[in-house]
Amino acid sequence: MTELHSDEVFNILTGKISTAINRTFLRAFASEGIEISTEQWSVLACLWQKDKVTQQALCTITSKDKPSMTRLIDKLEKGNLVTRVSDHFDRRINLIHLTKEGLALQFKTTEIVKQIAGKTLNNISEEELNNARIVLKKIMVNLH
Amino acid sequence: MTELHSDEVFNILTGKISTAINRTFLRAFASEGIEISTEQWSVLACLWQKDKVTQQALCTITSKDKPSMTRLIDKLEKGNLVTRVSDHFDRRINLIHLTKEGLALQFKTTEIVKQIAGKTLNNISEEELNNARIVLKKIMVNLH
DNA sequence: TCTTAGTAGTTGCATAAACAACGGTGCAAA
DNA sequence: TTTGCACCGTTGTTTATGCAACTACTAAGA
Repeated sequence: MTELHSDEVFNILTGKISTAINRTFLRAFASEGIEISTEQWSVLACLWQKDKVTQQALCTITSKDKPSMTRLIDKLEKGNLVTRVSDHFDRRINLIHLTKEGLALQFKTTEIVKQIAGKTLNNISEEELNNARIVLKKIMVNLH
Repeated sequence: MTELHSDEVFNILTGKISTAINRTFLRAFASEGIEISTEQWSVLACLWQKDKVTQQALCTITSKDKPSMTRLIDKLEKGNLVTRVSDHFDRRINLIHLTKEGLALQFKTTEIVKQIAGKTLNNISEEELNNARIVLKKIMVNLH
């Protein structure tokens, strides 16, 4: 386990890679005057695919728990990017709606994300990437 | 970018994999009555390799910033796992020393970490893993 | 109908990270 | 010697995560 230390797999284990990516995104967004976190962006990305879904659905897609989602949506709502709309048929449910501002962010962030993804995956061939994809998929499954 | 959504690479980007691993470690430690976080463990792991180093050195190895390290060591010190020892020659410096308890944890956690690493990397061949390692290494370099 | 179980979302408490700003210390050049 | 810069570590503020406990509501079985 100590010999894992300089190991890139160890860097997944301890989250080094994802915190590094997170940092990169945060800085890029901030430098463009966009004041959302990576996590907030990942929730918005779900809504850009499919709007007006329950918080629970967002939890499932993003693998976050309910309290985390409640607070993320609090922040997004405070920033006027989404609104909570109570469902008429089941009053337990909030449907999360994108606002105009929330929708507009999609176009503003697309270029940034594309650019960072490009930089991050630079010098990595399709084959290598697909191989890594398979390994990561297996890891996710193994963690079930 | 939206098509990345069901992509395993996206799962690195949004940190899904590392939070899942983090959760697994936390639960495993807790179930054995070991009350440290994954981050605290990663600092201890550095000290098990080389004891009595500066906080700055620990920052560099773990890729964490100084405030994070200060607080991690606060927690570890509170749990009597390490002590801060002021350097006689340069009073700016704290050397972090493992305590008996901190050293003892190495043996207690070895088995757990080995087991989780095994479970996490199950069904993944050496070749696949090495391939993934290379990709992850490149990603780390690209994020420089 | 009433009770019980399950679901959706919120709140409280702990840990961790990023960034900025600060105090204390060492060192070297003016 | 003194000034200025660099370095080590700390504190403050914001954001996010995990777990547990809670409210509000729905649905299903006796």
